[in-house]
Order: sequence, then C-alpha cells, then structure tokens
Amino acid sequence: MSGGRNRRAFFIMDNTQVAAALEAVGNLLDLVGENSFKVRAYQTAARTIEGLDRNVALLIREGKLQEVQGVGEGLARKIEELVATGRMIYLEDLKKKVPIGLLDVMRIPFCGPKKTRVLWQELGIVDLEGLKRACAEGKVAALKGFGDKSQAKLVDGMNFVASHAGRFRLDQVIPVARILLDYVAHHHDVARASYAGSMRRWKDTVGDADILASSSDPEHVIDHFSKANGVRTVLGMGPTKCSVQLDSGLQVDLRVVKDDEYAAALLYFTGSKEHNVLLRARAQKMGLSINEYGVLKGDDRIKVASEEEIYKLLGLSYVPPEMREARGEIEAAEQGQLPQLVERKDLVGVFHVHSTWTDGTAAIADMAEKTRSQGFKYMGLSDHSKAAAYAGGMNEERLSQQLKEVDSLNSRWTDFRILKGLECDILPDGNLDMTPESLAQLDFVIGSVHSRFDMSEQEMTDRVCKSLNNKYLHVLGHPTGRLLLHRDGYKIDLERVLQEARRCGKSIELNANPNRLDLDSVHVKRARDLGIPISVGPDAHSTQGLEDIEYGVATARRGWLTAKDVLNTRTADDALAVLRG
DNA sequence: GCCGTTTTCGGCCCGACTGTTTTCAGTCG
Repeated sequence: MSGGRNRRAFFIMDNTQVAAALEAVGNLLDLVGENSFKVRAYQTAARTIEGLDRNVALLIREGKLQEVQGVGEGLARKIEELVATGRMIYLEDLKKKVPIGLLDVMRIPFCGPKKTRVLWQELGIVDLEGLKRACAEGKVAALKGFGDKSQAKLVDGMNFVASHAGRFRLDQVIPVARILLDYVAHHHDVARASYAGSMRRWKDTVGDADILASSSDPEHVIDHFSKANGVRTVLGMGPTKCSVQLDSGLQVDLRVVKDDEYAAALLYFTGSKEHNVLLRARAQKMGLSINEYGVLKGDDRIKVASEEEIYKLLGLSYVPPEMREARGEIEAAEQGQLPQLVERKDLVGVFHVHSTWTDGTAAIADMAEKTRSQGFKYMGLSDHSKAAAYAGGMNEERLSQQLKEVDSLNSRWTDFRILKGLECDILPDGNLDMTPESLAQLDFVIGSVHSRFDMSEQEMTDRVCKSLNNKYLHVLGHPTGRLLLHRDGYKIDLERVLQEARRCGKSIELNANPNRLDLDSVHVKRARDLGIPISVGPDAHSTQGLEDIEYGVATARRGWLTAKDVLNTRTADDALAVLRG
C-alpha cells in the first residue's frame, strides 16, 4: 500500500502539473488585466519549473525551491501549498472570478488576453461555444477594435482548434502512461504488459493511450487499474476492458487478455489499422487468419508467444512498431530489407541546444554537464541570433563573448566537448542574420525561419532555398515551423527544399522537441531516400529538454532511419566534416 | 511577482506586422 501512496505523491507533485497551475494563474491574471510583469513572472516560472530535471517536491524538502530562477517568496509559498495539499487557493479564487472557458478562447491563434477580455466584457462570451455563436451573428466584427478580418481569423482559429480537439502531444501522454504502465505491470496477477496503439508507434500526436496486459485474473487487474491515481472518471468498465479519463482529459484504455492471446492482441491493438489489414490479407493468402485473440489455421489455433513469431509465421521479419504504417514495410520485411533502425544508444552527441544567453533556462555549463551525463561526447550549442529579439537573440558582439565562455568551459573535460554554433535566423530575403565574419568563427550554423510565416509557398521556398546556398549554413532547422496542435507549418515546397539541400550538401534537422517533431516522419524518410544527413536535435531550452531526444529518435525510426543516416551518430570531428562537405 | 541592489523600489526583452485605426493596440515569435 505504501508503494501506492508514493506513486500518488509523485503524481500530484509532477513538475508538469505545478507548471500547468502556474501557467493557468498567469493566463487568468492576464485576463483580468493584471500587471503584465506579474503575469510574466508566473509564466516564466511555469516554464522554468517544467524544464527542471529535479522534482519540485524534492527541492521543497531540501529547502531549495527559492534557488530556482524566477521563484521568490510569493511563488514558493503557492507552490508549496499546491504540492502539500494538491490545491492552490489563489488559483481557485481566480477561477471563481474568471470563466474558465476563456482559457480555451485564449488558445485560439491571434486571440490574446486583451481581445479575449473584450469579448468577455462586451459580449458576455465565456467559452468557445459562445464565441462561435457571436461570430455567426456578426457581433464580433461590430466590436470596437475588431472587424470583418478579425472575425474571420477567429473563425479559422476555432476551426483549427476544433479539428485537433481531443488529441495530445506525445510529451503529454508518454510520462503519464509510463507511470500507469508501471502500476499495471507490477500488479501480482499481471504476466506481461505493454503500451499499444498509436503511442507505441510513437505517432506525433495521439487521441488516447492504450495499455495491454495479460493475466489469468483480468477482473482483479481491471479493478486495480480503475483505482489508479490521477483517474478522474471511469468511462467504462467490463470484464476485459476499462476506459478511464485522467485529470488532464486524456483517455487511457486498458485491455486485459489471457497470456496465450497476448501476442496477437498486442499486434492487433498496436496497429496501424492499415498495417493490420495488409497483414491479415497476407495471412489469408497463406491459409491463415489473424484476429485480436490469435492466429488460426482453419479451426486450429496456432500457438504464438510473441509478435516476432506471428511475423515469422507470415514469412516476414519483425516489423518494429514505429514502422507499422503501411508505407512499404511489409514488402521490405518480406524481402528481408527492413532497415536496422537507429537507437538512442547510437547517438554520440547532439546539436541544437540553448542556454541562458538567449531563451534557455539553464547556463551553458549546466546544459553541458547534463548532456555529458546522458553519455554524449559533445553538445552543439546554438543560441539565437539577433533577429530573434523575443528570445533575447545575440548580436555579433555577444556571440563573441559567449564563445569565450565556451572556450573556458571546454578546458574542463577531456572526454566531452561543446561545439560552437548558432541557431541563426533565415531573414525574409533568404540571407542569414549575422555577418559572415561572425559566422566564420563557428563550428556549425543551424538556419531557421522564425519570422514572416505568412509568405506564399513560392516566396518561402525561395527564401529557404537561397539560405541553403549560403556557405555558412550547415543545417536547416525545424524545416516547416509547425507547432503540433497549435499551429500549422508555413507553406513550403518541401520536395524542392530537400532537393536543394541535397544539391548543396546540407543537413536537415529532425527537431526532437515534442511540440514540433519537425520534419515529420514521411519527409524524414524522403530525406533519407535522397541521402541527406539528418541531425536529430533536442532544441533543448532546459536541462529537462535534453531528454526530448527520445521523441526525435522515435520519429527518426518512423522515418526508417538507420544509424548511418543520422548526422549525430558520428563523432564530433566526423560530424563536422560532413557539415563542411 | 522577481530581482538586484544604488537595502526599498524601479525596472522587468523587443521589433515586425496586422487590422484597425487616422496614430496605435494587440499579437506573435
């Protein structure tokens, strides 16, 4: 029982949840028109805490909470209250004053706190439903400060939000699912347990989380699961299946089967549906049939202990879950041509790391130590250039100062190295945001688009292609600019960009930040087919952010990448040699 | 609300763009 208590404690004190509460306070304060610096204090603290690699509860116990940058007396008191009691009275009072549905309204692109406030106070709008109605009646366009275009933008924004409703990013799902899987797997009646569904395939966003377990006593296991910590509602519960909704709104489904059904069930529930359809068609041709309970030959059940055995029965080599998308993996498996997918342990170093010199929350030294502790041999530091003013981008002078710090840090280690880099803005005209002299002193340059997202496809593609011809640019960063569930990428002809990258001998980034996962796996595979080296980079803004690399590795695997396709499986010298062509 | 001191309160990241205005507020990155 004490194990359960610990788990509960851990669940409540999760840094993500503390951050979410602070973020909510910040947004609600923004809506009531509080001092914007106070608002920012909550928001930056939320961001910092989310990025900590130590648990807040632990920091409290050690009396070190106020050592966290941006957490003073006031915030510390509120955080301690939240961790100790699971509640923050200040937040609950705010929620009484401000309709909570307005936070959804504020998530619409181009609808910030000021506009939301006007909608609320002038039209009495308290949620998305009300806003939808007011737009339909033309009431929003008539408001002072709004107009036809503003109203149309809001409608577009609402449609975007609605089309992604009920979906979650991997980082919103995996950490929670890990705890739940652990909880289920350690039940004494459970023989085997695993993730299933799109989460097991590491799809970039998922609708729900699926867990499969085998047991001789399913009802016991299901009862245990329904009582897991963090469960808000039990949506459905039967003898073999239980669906629950967590406090975050995420739905988690548990299926429990007999152990001799486990392999077929795991295959079935992992999907994708399209992959399974192909498998079943293949089975049929071989006189077999596959369903979620097993493999049948006529009326006889064939004993299968693992997914591997099922693939073998079908004359296929084992297809890793990340590849099960009906993108040619069956044919490849038939011919024994499946790639040996890259793994986390193949990575030797990482490119694309930020620090407090711009918009990161940790010092270069801390980021480096963390990177080193993860077993990497080098860290490609790449803070922002000056055009990224919102991020505190560096001009040439500050960059030079930063490089001096890197030099002095590098004398610390013999087995580790910080590479000097920059995430340099690709300006609207396709030029880079720093002088050639400044760029020339760097080991590598990532070029990224951070402005003028509204260009036509032709203009944006020209812009990026021009930058690829710049000899100082080595890696194209987050090539589409998408933010998952928040914003589509800018319009760009990726095929032309990839062709140009190949022609210029440039590398493409697979940005591992779970908000981005940019490029997506389809284009990652295309880049690989073109022979373009791919840098799997964490785009880390905190020490915690360095762990996002696993999302990138998963996406790389979804894009069929082997170790040799990935730039940072090479030693620092070899990787830099590739970048220099 | 935090921070850094000039120990008691003032400053806190900013430039571009958009749609609305008729000189600018709001949003974004």
